[in-house]
Amino acid sequence: MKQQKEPTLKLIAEKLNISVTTVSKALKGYSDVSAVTRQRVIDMADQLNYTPNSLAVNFRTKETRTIGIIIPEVVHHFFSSVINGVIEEAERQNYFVIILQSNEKKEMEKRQVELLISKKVDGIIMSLSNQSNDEDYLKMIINKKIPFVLIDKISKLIDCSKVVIDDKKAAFDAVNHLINMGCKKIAHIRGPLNPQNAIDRFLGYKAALAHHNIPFNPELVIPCERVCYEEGYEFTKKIMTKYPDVDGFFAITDLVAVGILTYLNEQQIKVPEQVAVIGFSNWFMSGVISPKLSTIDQPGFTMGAQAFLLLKEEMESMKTTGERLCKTITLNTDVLVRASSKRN
Amino acid sequence: MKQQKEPTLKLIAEKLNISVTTVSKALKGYSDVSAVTRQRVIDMADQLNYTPNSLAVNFRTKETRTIGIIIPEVVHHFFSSVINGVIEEAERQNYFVIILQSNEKKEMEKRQVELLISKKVDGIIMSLSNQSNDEDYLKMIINKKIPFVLIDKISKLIDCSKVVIDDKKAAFDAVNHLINMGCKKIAHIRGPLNPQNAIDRFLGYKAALAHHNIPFNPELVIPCERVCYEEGYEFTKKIMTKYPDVDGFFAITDLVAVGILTYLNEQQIKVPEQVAVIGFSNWFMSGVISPKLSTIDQPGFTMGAQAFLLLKEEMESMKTTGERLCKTITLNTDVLVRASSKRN
DNA sequence: TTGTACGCGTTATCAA
DNA sequence: TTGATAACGCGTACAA
Repeated sequence: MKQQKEPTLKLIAEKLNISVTTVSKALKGYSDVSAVTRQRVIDMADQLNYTPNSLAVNFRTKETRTIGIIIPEVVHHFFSSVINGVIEEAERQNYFVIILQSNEKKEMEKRQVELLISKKVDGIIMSLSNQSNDEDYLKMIINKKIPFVLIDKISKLIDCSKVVIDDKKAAFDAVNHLINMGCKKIAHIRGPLNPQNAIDRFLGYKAALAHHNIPFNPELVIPCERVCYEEGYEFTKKIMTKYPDVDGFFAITDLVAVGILTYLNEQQIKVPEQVAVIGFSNWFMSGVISPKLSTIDQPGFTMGAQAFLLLKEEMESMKTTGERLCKTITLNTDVLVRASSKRN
Repeated sequence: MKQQKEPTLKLIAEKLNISVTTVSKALKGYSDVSAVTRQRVIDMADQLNYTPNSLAVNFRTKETRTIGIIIPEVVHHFFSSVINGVIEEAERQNYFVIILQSNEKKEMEKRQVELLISKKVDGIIMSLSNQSNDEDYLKMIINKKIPFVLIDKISKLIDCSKVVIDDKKAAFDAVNHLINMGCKKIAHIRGPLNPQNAIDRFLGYKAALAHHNIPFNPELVIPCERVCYEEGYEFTKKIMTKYPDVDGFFAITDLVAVGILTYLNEQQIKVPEQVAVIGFSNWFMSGVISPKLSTIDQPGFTMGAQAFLLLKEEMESMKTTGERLCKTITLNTDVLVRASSKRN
């Protein structure tokens, strides 16, 4: 059983004894085709089960209806939520989404950007690796006039549209909450030194301390390298050993905060009575562990959806004016108070 | 600053005063081009920073170097691991991956299949929704001779290559373990009634009971609909209320098992002393909650990677022989014994 | 060893 | 209102 070959405009034209041009126009609803002809064409197309050859369309129009997204890693609650948001919105607008990972490595990220460019995607959404700033390959996207949106992990040095949260404010809110709960000596297990969001969260932490006239002690801040569960555990051990009177922890992300909780639980240190803990991002698991983890609700899905919509705007803008919008959307975050930080 | 247009074979040919054909051949390493000419072409291509227009290549070759994957949902530890595996292997072989979700809905799934077909992807990987069996759109993939691999959530009624685990055996092992730990009355919070893997796990549960001459009580088995945390909690409540002497739980997946643990913890029912619990899939969180959850290690990443490799084989096969391989790869699973089921 | 010429399916231009 | 024709960039059978 050989596969019958796909019907084409030409086939329809031959069957109806009219020109390919007319068929094309009829199917695309051009006005300069008689109603009768149009109907005949449409009927025949139906009958033959015609669908346009998207390869040919792509070739002609130079558009692929495909966008690319590059993120550090898929298996990560926040990023998979972002992907979900992007896909869902893209789907609604008939775009496909190609997903690539940087694994937090610059070289990878570079390669992925080049791949997407060579694939001629209609636009690119990116969340930067921990090492990236104003890399050449990012500038290349700009120079090549490819619609571009940075999301969450951005660089201030790249001029393009962005979707972010106010990390500094969110961190401030988190630490402020701990202080309001009575914490006097709060440690911060922060992210790596380079990424903007880790910096901003750290600044938020400091600002909250300052706001309440609590002295800042750099020894109470330890940066993660891998931002993992194990680091949360280890750094807490380190801090609590040296400063047993620490009574609050603010973690760069929930995963780390769970490591903190694990250590505290093991040491039978009461949470939240003796030590209160708050994380960041609202990973799924933080709502099902015990004690339930207080955290910052970071709207991954919405960020993804907004990123696509903004990218779409960029596409329009580039097509019409040739210029970028360079719009930044800042989404709201809330403190989710749960058991790990609630003191009556 | 207008965007300079991309260099083409034609441009190179003009610059060198030779034909497009020769340029094409030279760049593709054909033997019938003199070494000198080849070098000149390559140099010029370098100089102009030539890259083939992938849209034109796709159009000519009828290949896109893109595959599609349809899964129930991205934000799900197992599936995101699968995606990771697929992407990583695809990446290595220079393929792109388009990801679509069915949200467990048949109509969605159908639409996504149609989209991928119209996009002319080189192959499709799918994990079926809970409602799907031998749907028409799946048969369409077969009929259209599109390379196809089903993964994890498969249908026995569709004749194609598959990557699976032995769900029945894995479930048997899990329940067998509980029995070996001394459980006499084991409940099973199972998956929905349709999907094959839920059926198989249920059969494994029954088989293990039978193996130890433990009577099967259908009242101790409750099927989930949404397979969520809340159902784990509620169904455990229901079962423990009616049968307080139940001393073991086997859950369709870790998410549900965490719901079970939450209820038991709340009721101060000791785990694992009074009730032992085992889940399925080894979600990340099961290693960080307390007590740590015993589970079945389901190798999502490997399944994804294998699925891509198998799809690649299918592509080769279809190209050469025109026939499908219809190979099934069954991956091993292990029981991960952790605190929730460990008795001395 | 090199080049001519055509085709892939669609769309755009221009003439009829 | 319709159609002839060219064009997109590349690949390839065939001729030179």
